[in-house]
Amino acid sequence: MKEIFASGRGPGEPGILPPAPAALAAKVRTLAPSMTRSMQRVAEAVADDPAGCAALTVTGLAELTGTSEATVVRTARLLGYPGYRDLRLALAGLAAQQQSGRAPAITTDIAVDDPIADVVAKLAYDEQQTLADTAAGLDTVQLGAAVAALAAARRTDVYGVGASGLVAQDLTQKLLRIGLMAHAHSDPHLAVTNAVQLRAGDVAIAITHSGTTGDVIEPLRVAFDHGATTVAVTGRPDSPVTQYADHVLTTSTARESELRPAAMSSRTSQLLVVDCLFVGVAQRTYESAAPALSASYEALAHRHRSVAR
Amino acid sequence: MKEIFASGRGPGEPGILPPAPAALAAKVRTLAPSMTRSMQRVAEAVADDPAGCAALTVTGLAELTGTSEATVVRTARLLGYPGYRDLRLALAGLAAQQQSGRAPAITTDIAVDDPIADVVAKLAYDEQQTLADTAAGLDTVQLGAAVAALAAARRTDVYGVGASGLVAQDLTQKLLRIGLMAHAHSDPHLAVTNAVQLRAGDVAIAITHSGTTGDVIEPLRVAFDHGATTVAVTGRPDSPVTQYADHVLTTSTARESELRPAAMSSRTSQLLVVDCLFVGVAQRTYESAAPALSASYEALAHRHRSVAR
DNA sequence: CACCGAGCCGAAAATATCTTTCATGGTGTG
DNA sequence: CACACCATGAAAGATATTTTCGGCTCGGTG
Repeated sequence: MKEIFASGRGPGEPGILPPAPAALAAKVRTLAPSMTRSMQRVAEAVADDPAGCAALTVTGLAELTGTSEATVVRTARLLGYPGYRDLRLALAGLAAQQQSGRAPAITTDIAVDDPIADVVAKLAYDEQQTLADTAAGLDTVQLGAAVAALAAARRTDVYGVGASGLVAQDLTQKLLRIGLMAHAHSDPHLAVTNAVQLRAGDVAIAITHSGTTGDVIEPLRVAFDHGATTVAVTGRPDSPVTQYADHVLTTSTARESELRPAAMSSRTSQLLVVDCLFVGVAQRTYESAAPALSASYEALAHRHRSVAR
Repeated sequence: MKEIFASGRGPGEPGILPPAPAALAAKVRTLAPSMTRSMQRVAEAVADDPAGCAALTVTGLAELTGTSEATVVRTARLLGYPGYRDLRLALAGLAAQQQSGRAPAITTDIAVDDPIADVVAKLAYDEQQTLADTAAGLDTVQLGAAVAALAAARRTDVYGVGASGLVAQDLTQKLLRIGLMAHAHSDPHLAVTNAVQLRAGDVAIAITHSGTTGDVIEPLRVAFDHGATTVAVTGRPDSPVTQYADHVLTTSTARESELRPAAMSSRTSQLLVVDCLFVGVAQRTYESAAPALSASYEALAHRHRSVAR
């Protein structure tokens, strides 16, 4: 009797996932919201001090976090490992990695009185971190499946509102460039209206960081019900949107702050995922994609003035 | 017989030596002569394939080497660990280390037949590189000036078409969130029409990677002529658009390829610049920005379904 | 050539560690 | 206020690791 979330058709974790190598901190952040209090304590301890925790036995870690062995094991499971033993191994690996590599995980937040140069450095660093986390946490099996579906799709609809709407448009622009039929919808009504047209073989993609945006879930559900292949790009792999997603692509969740709204790093993460989708599709349809790309490039040439130089 | 040269100094524990971190292969060689035959077999296996052995239990490793558990433990002891458990942990660390060390071999371009995992790694790496380049090349004086102008502006117009249009919208969305009057124009005609309305104290921002996009240059010129403060975000600081820009913010230009259009990395770069602008402005207008941010957050709350957990 | 001791070696017992089960208590809901 | 649900930890159960112990080989010696 497993106690992992039931989820009828939801992909959740695909059959055999290789336990996360180093994306642990990111995974903790991604999964933390879906954890119970005690499990969060354990996860936090683990993310805080991998090296320290790697030295502890289940009992030790349970005591340290003021919980029980059972909870520790449960947390390890949630993080994707078969048991605590394996989590511990991964922890050791992580510790060694950040020991050898540059470990200056400067987590300083952006302050109101930071000089502008610091703002630039911190933002760049944070976004780099987000990219690394996203890449590490991205399930290539799911990604591959999504790419295959896209490459074969008769038509693709992408849903996203707010900041995610821009990402949706970005993906659409790219897909159009390589000759695919893609459309981005930010109007919920039109999105649903169009979703009804989808059928098996078509693809619908929902982009939402929280995974709870009704305006985006609704059209995906409709598409799902009509038999389209559905993909969710979200930071919360256990959120409602994944109910209707055949493939879930998880974006990373960075800590946010007052001066750094969540939208900022989630957008970076989403764009990376979208780029991966695009390149993946471009690879698979290279024969037609390559000429389409250069054609669109040519078409724009005359809208550029000649450069001074 | 303690180790002679390895880990000689450092803040090592006195007396008891801290288990070798990574110099395991060397240690094996050093100690091999003093080992018995079966122990040598174990040591060899361990040095040969740390990752593989880390996945094995005592029994597993014993079987693999055709020896017994006791021998495995004895070998671990000889190598300086309290027992096999700790050797295994070190092994996992070692594996992770040489795993990550192998990573920077991704300088190559994305090929048509790259496996999807490589695509992810390469894209992430490239975008990280782009961010670093952008941050390094960004002129903080120009940035500061642009921020000051934005913070004081009565109204801000942002121009961008194509991929840059999304960046323009991104900036606009953010500025609106902190209570500034901002508008993104991707329609060249409307952009010019609106640019006429600008006057001293207002700000106009043009976003174009090539710096030669007529549809974006034109409205900036109009704004410039009407006395607005103008900013250009471009990858070509010598391009036509800068003629009409009071402040030029340079984005980085990464190499592109068939499968990775220029739009991809220029977008990353532009977004970082835009984020810097936003945070800078938010800092300067903190008094009004902070409440505006939380207000916009509140306003959206009801559009999200409650999360599962 | 037979005997003897030293120490390598592995089977199995003993222990530590990890995993599972199950009863309990808290929490939110009708 | 009763109810169902679920998080939680204690303890039983299963594995993995460590230790013990006796057989065995090998080299030397009478």
